[in-house]
Amino acid sequence: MKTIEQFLESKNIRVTAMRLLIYKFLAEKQVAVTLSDIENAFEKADRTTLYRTIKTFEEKAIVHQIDDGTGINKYALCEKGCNCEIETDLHLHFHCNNCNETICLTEHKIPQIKVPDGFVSENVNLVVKGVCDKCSGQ
Amino acid sequence: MKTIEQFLESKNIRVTAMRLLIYKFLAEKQVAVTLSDIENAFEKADRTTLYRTIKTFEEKAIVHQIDDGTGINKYALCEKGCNCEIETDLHLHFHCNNCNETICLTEHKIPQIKVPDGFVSENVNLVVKGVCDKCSGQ
DNA sequence: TCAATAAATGCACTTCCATTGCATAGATAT
DNA sequence: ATATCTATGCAATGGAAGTGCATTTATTGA
Ligand SMILES: [Mn+2]
Ligand SMILES: [Mn+2]
Ligand SMILES: [Zn+2]
Ligand SMILES: [Zn+2]
Repeated sequence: MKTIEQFLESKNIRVTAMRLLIYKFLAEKQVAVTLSDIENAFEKADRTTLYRTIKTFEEKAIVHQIDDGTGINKYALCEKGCNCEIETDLHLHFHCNNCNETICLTEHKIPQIKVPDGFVSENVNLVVKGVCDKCSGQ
Repeated sequence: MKTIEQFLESKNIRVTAMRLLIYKFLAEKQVAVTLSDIENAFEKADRTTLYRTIKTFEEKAIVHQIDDGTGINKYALCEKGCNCEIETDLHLHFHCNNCNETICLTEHKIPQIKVPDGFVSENVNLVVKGVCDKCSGQ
């Protein structure tokens, strides 16, 4: 059982107060968050710092970015065993049209998608939209 | 064989010079276009008019919007038999990382995606990224 | 320990695209 | 013809992403 400090070090980034806080914030959340969400959670910190922290996390495959079609980038922690470093992880994402939250369905992998001859598939973004379990009333 | 005028009328929108021009522009294109693309093609027209024309087309299910992950909305004409009015049409989109073009793969329908209990799937956005047929050298 | 070096943070500013309010021009209907 | 509705144009706004540079903080190694 690694501490967060050890984990960050294993990813070759320095441990700072801000990074620990943001990591913990993401770990507590069950949903993908926007930069604004983080901003609201840490009003004393500068937006740029939060932005660059997230970008650093993304580079080091600590978080992955999610484009859920709302036009605003969201981020979620990579799961253990996630191979974002190598390729986009192939789990799908669910966006709730009611509560506007986006969650990783890490257990649900994206099926193999066929493309026409001549096309080369490198990665796939799949977002399912609808009503989440909380909003559908079970 | 309907004329474009008749087609627009059948969608309950007025036929104007601008709308005819934009419709023809979209019809000629084999790829999804951005608002800027349209702007460049019609420099004399105001950006807002082009914007609202596209939005009107979208409401009337003449075009569909495509989020290909570039952060810029793209649009393409709906095919005959496309049922965008009822639900998002389930064909997939391909974005070329080389030439940056996005095309509708209308023949390639999105497979049924399973979601966990309690979740209700209403529609699905699926974008495959990679190298297109032109760029891969067949 | 202390100076040199590198990295992280904060502030200001920019860019890009989407969107809206309001005034005017144009088309339709009675 | 006049009233009414729609489309267009112009100006402005807002949100989010991204960058340059100065300053603070951490790390290195002499
Ligand atoms: Mn995810
Ligand atoms: Mn399409
Ligand atoms: Zn919900
Ligand atoms: Zn290409």
